[in-house]
Amino acid sequence: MTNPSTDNTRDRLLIQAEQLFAQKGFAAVSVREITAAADSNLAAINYHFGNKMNLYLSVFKERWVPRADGVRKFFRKYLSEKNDPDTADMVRAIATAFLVGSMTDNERQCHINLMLRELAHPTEAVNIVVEEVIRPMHIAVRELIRPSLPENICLEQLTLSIFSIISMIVYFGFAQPVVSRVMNQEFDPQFKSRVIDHIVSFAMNGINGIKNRTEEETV
Amino acid sequence: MTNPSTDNTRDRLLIQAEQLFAQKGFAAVSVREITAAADSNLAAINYHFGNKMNLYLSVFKERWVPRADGVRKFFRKYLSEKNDPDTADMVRAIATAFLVGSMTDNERQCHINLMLRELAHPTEAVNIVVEEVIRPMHIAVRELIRPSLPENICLEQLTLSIFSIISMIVYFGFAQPVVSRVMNQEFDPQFKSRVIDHIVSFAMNGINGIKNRTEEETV
DNA sequence: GTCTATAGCAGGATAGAC
DNA sequence: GTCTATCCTGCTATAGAC
Repeated sequence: MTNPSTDNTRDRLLIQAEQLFAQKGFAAVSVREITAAADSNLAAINYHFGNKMNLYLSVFKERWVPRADGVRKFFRKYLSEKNDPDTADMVRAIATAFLVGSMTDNERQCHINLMLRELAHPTEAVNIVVEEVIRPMHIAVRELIRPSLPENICLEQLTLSIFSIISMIVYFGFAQPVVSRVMNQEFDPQFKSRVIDHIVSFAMNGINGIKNRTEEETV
Repeated sequence: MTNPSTDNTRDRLLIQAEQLFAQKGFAAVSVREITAAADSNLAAINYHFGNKMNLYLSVFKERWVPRADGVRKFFRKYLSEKNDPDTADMVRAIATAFLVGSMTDNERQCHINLMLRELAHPTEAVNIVVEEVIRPMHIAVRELIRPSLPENICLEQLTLSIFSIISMIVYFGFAQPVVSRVMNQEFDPQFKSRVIDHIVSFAMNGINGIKNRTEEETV
């Protein structure tokens, strides 16, 4: 809910707008609902952001991108604490950064929902999502993993593997209610930790499969 | 219930409603937009479905579930054409059924969007999605794969693996525009076929990883 | 079953006082 | 910067003619 220490109306609007847009989508949320949640006046959105759409874009620029940066920082810090990290360390670093570190469960839900909504029905914000976060992250992960693989590794296979790893991480972040429901298993920290172990193991075997196939093919 | 085959308007409404709800979400679509797209009268939705929400639910009952059934049929047919199918055949069958067979690209986009929207912000329809499709599919896949694994396989590991496989398939179905954009690679049939090969290979190595770990642990 | 007309209301946006 | 009052558009839903 509203943080009392956030006496800045503009910030409160951004925080509540992000939450509501993520939950319900742009069209389903009214400016009345946002301003009420932010404990501010009906006219505040138009004063601070011009209109509703610009508030939506500001949510991506000022909240979504910084949070993605937070994930990247956690990832780098996690890796920097390892001596000579191998590929498994890297996969664990990504999964942990996204599923445990740097975000509360609510923030993660929020973050993923906003992204998926934007991919399902792109607005202007999709360019921010893809160009400022998804693409740089992909390139960074690829270049981190590549040195540990054979030099003549098929780049397409590697990139598809990274997409696969990301798909697992995003899915287990997004579909927690479904996973819980189907497995009849609460998503508590212990289970989450087993899920991360699973992702790392599954992904490592997948990547090693590429490595092995490439070696076979090039012999 | 009225006989759908004699009632064109009702079917046209369902078809157009599904398309628009999938693209934009429930709130962002007006009944005016749907009735215009279905080339019918503004009052038609209320006549045939009572109200807008009931049209939305009918989309899931009469279009979404049947299409999921179509995927399952394709999957079974694909498998029945193999003699003594192994786990890789099953993974390929699922991926192919979902990413190639039984749906056009547009229908797949539609199908996934509706599901993800419902998971992101559940309405009454989420029960249809989970109980009539996701859970039965999980159980079916699990029981198909299990016989080919060691008897004392950790059931949690197997279920998580199935979620991982599904996450890849859904992701490559949903995020085609992003994958194309990041890889600078059109999603043509050749590439799609390589993606399926990748999913099968990645998943098989992942599953074999479980198998091996279980064997080690039980020795 | 289909259509027109309209009731009744909620939405975004703005003007202008403070 | 904040607030009230208000405009006007667009929405869902319905009544009633055909």
